[in-house]
Amino acid sequence: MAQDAMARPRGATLRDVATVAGVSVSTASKALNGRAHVHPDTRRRVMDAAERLSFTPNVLAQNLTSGQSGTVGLITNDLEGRFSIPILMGAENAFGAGKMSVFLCDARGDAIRERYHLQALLSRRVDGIIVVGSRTDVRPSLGHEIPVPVVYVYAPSDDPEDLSLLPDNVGAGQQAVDHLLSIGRRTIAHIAGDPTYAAAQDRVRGIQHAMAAAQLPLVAPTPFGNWSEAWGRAATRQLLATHPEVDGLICGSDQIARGALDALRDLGRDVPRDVAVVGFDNWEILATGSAPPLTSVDMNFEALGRMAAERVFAALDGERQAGIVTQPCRLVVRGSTIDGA
Amino acid sequence: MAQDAMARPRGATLRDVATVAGVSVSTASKALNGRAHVHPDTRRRVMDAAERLSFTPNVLAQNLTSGQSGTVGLITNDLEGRFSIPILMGAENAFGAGKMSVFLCDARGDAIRERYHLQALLSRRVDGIIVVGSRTDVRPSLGHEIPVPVVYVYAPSDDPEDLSLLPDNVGAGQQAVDHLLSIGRRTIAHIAGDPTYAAAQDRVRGIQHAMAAAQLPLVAPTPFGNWSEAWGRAATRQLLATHPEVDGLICGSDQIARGALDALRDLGRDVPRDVAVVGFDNWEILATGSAPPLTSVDMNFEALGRMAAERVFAALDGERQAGIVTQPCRLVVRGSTIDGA
DNA sequence: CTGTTAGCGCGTTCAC
DNA sequence: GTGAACGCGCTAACAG
Repeated sequence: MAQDAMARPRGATLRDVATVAGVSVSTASKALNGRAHVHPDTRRRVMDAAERLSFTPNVLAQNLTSGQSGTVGLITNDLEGRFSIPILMGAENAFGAGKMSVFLCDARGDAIRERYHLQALLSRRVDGIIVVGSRTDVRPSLGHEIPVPVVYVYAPSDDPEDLSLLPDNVGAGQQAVDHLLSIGRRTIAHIAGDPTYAAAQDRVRGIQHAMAAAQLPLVAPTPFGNWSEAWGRAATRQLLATHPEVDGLICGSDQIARGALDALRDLGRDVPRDVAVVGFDNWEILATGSAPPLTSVDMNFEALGRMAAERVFAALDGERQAGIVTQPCRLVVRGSTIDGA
Repeated sequence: MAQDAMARPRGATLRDVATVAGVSVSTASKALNGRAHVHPDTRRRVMDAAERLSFTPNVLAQNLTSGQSGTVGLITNDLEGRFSIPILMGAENAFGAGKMSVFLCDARGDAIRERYHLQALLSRRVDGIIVVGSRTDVRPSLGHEIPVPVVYVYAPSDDPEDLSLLPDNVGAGQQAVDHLLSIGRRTIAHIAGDPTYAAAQDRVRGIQHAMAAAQLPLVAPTPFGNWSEAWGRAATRQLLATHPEVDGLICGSDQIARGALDALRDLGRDVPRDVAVVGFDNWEILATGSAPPLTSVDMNFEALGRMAAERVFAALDGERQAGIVTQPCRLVVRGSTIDGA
């Protein structure tokens, strides 16, 4: 778009800088890279020339030598970018902004497209691949023929030789219970999400475990459904009809929790006075928009992304690692459990 | 992670393939690229060797010659990825998956970080830059010193020499009105979002224009607030208190619309029978979760992304273009305006 | 201190 | 039908 862009389509090169500064290319290289054995005056001139030409080193060419590209590929299967974005941010931040760039591509849950993107990424010589799934269930490994480290996030690989990073959904369930107990609730029920999701089962396990530890029963058997607000509304109405004494309600997702809040209001129950409600995911747009705003357990995706990037580069440094690593979740308290919070 | 990965950290090169196949590099190159003057048997051997070594051509090196990298940088200021993701998908799909890859980076609305990412992207020799803003207000241009085409999406550049792509928010307002009129609503009100956003003002203009064209007044002066559900709830209560006759309600965003639905239910109004409600943005998670689901005007981000990518490459082909281009929006009808839809 | 030379991985002429 | 030579932009050994 710039005028000079047409004349010099790809920007100034080191050669241009060297010419302008009246030195050789290698001297210019050394000067700009702050390496020794360069006279201060020479360095000045080179720096000035670079400045004047608004020279940008070609990282690709730089890395042609080193073999690394400072680039990571992120293959997601999470259409809405709900997980991918925070994970990407985390990865980007792992080494300071700009030091590493992330290719993002969406495979839409399609294995063919996934391999296609994998190929495209490898051909661009990414230093590593981060694969993000849309559910915490195991997924097929991309295999071990890949010449760069691969880290699976959220959806673990079915191959124990691979490294998979997961949020601790069991712990998340425990945190939800512990919070309700800490604010004095004793008559607690859980409305779970889609039973085919490992995340749903894990959260249930964590909840049951924490309740058992407190020597309390769940006031009703846990109903499973899906992750929708509609399910939250229906299940809550059902639950309150049979167990009106409930004073603490854990919902399998923020969407379910939103449905629960709706139903509770329709039933004339005050939240949090009559019933305290906790969700999972801490999906901002849902959790902060409701009345009252929703207490929720955050999956810490950003930390997962940061860790994923770190592991990729650790693997490049030869550090072999495998198995499933879980990352603790984080409870975010809002008005649905503590008035005015 | 793979065993061979440690031995040959960066994957097989064309040279490796040639060696294994017992031919020269150039022969291997021609064979793999399906070019003529290669004996079929030779080609076979080369292909086999490439297969065996799981050889991936290095696009970076390929493009070292052509000067293009098949890569676009996407700088976003939209933290939640609400706009960026669909725009990215659109860009990715513009030329068929894998043909082009997208670097995504988030500048968090910070000009410094933006320039930093710009630098990082340029140094990776992207073929073009797409800048995505979080609001449709004009934003400072990145300047014309950039050696690749830049396209601004959602937030237009303040420099008319730049190319900016925007959703047609005025048209979106008109579509909302036309839809309500088409289902027989005549007593229409609008609850606007944050008045400091151009998008809010544009939608208001479109709505006023369409109402004027139908020779109908808005039943109440349009209140401005912010984009939240809380504002939607408050404004709706206020509106219904003074104008209980409203039968069509246009909300400045899906969040506001969700708040409106809440308030309407509290007031005992049936949606859509008593009041039909339309939102803007078609934010799936909000629009489909409510009861009833929300009719909303979609901003067509994916189309914007596709167009952005096309314009980048058109510019590379020398096609100069500038100014602001708007893209029509798309009404998505659901149960909040037509029963059961 | 500075310049020269040799690659990095690949496609692309060219001569053979 | 094949192979050597060149270049892309840069860094890293060496020479000077």
